[in-house]
Amino acid sequence: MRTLEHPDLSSIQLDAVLAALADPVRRAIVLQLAHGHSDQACIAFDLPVSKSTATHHFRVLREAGIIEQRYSGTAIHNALRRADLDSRFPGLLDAVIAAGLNAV
Amino acid sequence: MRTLEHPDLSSIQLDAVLAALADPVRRAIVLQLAHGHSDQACIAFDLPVSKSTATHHFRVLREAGIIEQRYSGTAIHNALRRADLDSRFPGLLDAVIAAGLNAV
DNA sequence: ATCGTTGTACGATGGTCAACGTACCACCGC
DNA sequence: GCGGTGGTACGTTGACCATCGTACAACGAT
Repeated sequence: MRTLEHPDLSSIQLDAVLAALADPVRRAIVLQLAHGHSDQACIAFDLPVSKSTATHHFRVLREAGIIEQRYSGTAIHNALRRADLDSRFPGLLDAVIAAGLNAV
Repeated sequence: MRTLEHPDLSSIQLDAVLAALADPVRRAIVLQLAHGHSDQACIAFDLPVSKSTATHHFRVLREAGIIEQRYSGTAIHNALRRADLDSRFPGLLDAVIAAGLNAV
């Protein structure tokens, strides 16, 4: 089974998290995840970029510790690491999601 | 009297705010401002960059709507736009400051 | 075994941006 | 006036990154 590398809780860096969230495409992914999209494959997200670019963004989010990705067949199950982020940077994710919902 | 342009409350963009906060030098500025540095001139901040680079970072923060800059003689009075940010993106600034304090 | 689905690797390209030095401007005090 | 201090403008450089197409790998279903 293929596995994907994730930073563990203690090595999630604020720098990486903020840099990841600074991109609108990645925020769109986070918003859709927060909105109940969590079982979908990457390809099911509504993103204005090509497949290879989407892969890149999912990877950045995963390596920043914002999402968890697990293979489920050929597809990938994506989930927000809400509890981890809330424990490490309390309020940050909620603030971004709330702000994003207003904006969109 | 020289004046500096600031976005008004309604035109503060999440995109710009997150992009501004993604840089460690700019987060250092925000942290020092949140820590009571608010009356100092730009040059009084403890930053690991040259004067011209510091100017650049202060400008990015101002244009993102994160700080307010007002001339006071030749020097500039810097202040966090805490109330504006809290009203537009509740919790965001606090989360970044709290996370930054842990990290530093 | 073969095909379609899903995602990745790779290389290229164009744009953005942080950093710097230098020259300069604006104001204050003397 | 004239120097000094605080900030800015400008041009440059190097790095990083978002984007893409194409080719490919892994898996499921038939």
